[in-house]
Amino acid sequence: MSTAEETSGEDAPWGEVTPEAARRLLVAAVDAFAERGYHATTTRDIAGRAGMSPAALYIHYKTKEELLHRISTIGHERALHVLEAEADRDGTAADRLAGAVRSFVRWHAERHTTARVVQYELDALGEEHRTEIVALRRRSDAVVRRIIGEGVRDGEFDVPDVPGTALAVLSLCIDVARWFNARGARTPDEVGELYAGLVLRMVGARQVRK
Amino acid sequence: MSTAEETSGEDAPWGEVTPEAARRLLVAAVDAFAERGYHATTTRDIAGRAGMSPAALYIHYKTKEELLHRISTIGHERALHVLEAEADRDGTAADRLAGAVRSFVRWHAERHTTARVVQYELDALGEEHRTEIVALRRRSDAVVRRIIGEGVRDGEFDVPDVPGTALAVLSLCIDVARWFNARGARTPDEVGELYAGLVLRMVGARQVRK
DNA sequence: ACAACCCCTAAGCGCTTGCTCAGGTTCGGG
DNA sequence: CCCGAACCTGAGCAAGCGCTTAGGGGTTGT
Repeated sequence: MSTAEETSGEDAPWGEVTPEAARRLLVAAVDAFAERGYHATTTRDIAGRAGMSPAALYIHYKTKEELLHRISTIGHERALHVLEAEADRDGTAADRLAGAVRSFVRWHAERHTTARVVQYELDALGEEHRTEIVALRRRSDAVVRRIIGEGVRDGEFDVPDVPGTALAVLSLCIDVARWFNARGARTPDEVGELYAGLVLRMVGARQVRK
Repeated sequence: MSTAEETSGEDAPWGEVTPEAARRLLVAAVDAFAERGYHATTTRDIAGRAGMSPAALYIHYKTKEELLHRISTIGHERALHVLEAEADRDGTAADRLAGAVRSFVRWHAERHTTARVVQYELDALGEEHRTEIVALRRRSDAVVRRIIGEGVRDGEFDVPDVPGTALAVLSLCIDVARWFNARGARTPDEVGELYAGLVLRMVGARQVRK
């Protein structure tokens, strides 16, 4: 009933992965993919980290690529959920943009192992799976663009190029997964706060007071 | 005397790679690494793109990793040179910061094939080669931090967290290599211009007029 | 007690990988 | 006309890859 999850560097947002053995494999794969990259990771390595033999992997997943697909889908859905939750709150556009950036960045910093796989191993997916994931990404882009657009409409923001700025904001947030280091000087909260402030400046937001 | 370089998607900043056959191999490797990633690229693929047999690669390079190292070193040096050139100009800190971002971003967009390899295949390098490259990166970071610091000192910028903002600026520029597409809507010049403006806002620069 | 079930492993198949090596071709200088 | 250096190829080796197959052991319901 109780199994220590000592192999993983993160806590578990993988509760939905139901056979416990399948979850152990998936967590092991996230760690391995994040460390070495998808192509440099062997199925033997994944199975080894999960404390199983190489063959055990193929009882729960059809191929190595299916593992990546599962990770990528769940990861993108989580990240998108974080974004949308903040976007749908009440408040000024500045509040919502700051909240979205803060949460999205914090997610990428806290879950930087997962995020690295999710954001940088996209090309390793097969054709169909990749287009599926790209669709999820477009939704993230739409969320950010919507908030900025509303801010401009309400006169809160001054943005000459809304799609371009939305792209830059998202790019800035996503790249956190690349450089963030858990043993570094900044906590996820600090980075989120810093970035929220920077983004408000990028959109020319007037200082907002409650 | 005249050999069409039909295999490469870019023009050639690789003039310094001296035996012509070695250059052809290097250019082929850049294309292949950028398309599929280092680990997913085979030595046969590289040699094939350069119009040679697999064995020919090992006359000019000791290993596949040495190829990546050469690409990474030259690429980083070029990018750093672009940054430093703009940083050392005369003018206000805002002028220099905008110029640096504009050029650096343009470089990453125009040479996005090279830049992708240079920025995202770092972990594939061996221990020694990687630390060598990391040193080059720290210099890029120092350049940006210096400009921002001077702007703050001169009262041009309003930046609460100079190292953090420098990190964000560099991160923003580098990530261009990931998403930029030559067949996309924006030209490298447009992206550079857009980003220069965004960065000036991030540092709270007052509008500067000539 | 025992069959049915799930979960796992040992062994290994067929293929591709990075890389090697003996030998062939081309070409300028004597 | 020949020599030697520079450059390249065909063939292939040892190792490692993703994945398969046959079968074993523990738990469960009856």
